[in-house]
Amino acid sequence: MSDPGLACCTPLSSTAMSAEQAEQVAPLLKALADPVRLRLVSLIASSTTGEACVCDLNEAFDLTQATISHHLKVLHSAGLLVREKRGVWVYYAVRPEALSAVAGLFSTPALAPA
Amino acid sequence: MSDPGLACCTPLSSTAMSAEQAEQVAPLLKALADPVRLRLVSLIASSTTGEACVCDLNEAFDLTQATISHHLKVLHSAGLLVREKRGVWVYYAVRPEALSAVAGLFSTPALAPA
DNA sequence: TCGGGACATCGACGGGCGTCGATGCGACGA
DNA sequence: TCGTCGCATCGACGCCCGTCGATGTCCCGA
Repeated sequence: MSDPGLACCTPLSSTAMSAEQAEQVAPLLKALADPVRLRLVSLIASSTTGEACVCDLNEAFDLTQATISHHLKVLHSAGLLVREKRGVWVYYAVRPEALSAVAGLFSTPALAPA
Repeated sequence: MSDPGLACCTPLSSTAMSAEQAEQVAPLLKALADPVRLRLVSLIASSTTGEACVCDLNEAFDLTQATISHHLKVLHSAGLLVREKRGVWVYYAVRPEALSAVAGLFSTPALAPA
């Protein structure tokens, strides 16, 4: 577009996030970018045992069981939750490394301006 | 669904994220849940002056100027960026309080399991 | 005054997302 | 063996999102 000879501002030469890194982290944020899924992760993480079964999670929302199962699948596919079937019930727990990977985004100099 | 008399697991009694809080933070995450917008914020934040003009941001992507402008508008509408027009060029800078609001999500006990 | 450059906006298109009812699948109890 | 319960999957619907070309708007220099 603009001529490389004249620069209107700084050339953004500092170390920013790479395109590959952005493509990796974006799905994690996309999985969390939903009020229902955000509350699901919060409910599971804040549980005393660190895990929760689907039957209790269903009662926390005014949504169909199919919808909750769909959201849990999205979080599980993104690698944010682990699934464990014990008898009749299914328990979900958070993957701390996945959550810390997102948390590290806002601590790196690539996103923290100060 | 299940009878309240028999509980299959812990009742999730710990302090989790409220529905209102989830509705407030989810748009911020949704604005960041895109590889292009993630790189845009990273490019602006990692700039030496803390700001960047649209003309340079356009050259960092193989996208149309209209698309970049659209992404910048999404980030601006979410409150993540501030807009300042200086002469012919428009400069964007990150709002640190918005970014720290998202970063605080992964530091609160509602999401940090350990 | 007028031409041109920088950026925003518009309208349109294709694809993905959130939600639902219905159905399938395992695991337990009678 | 058979019913039932917990959960996943399927198909469908409406809506929003990312991207584009075309056009509008504002500002500066000639």
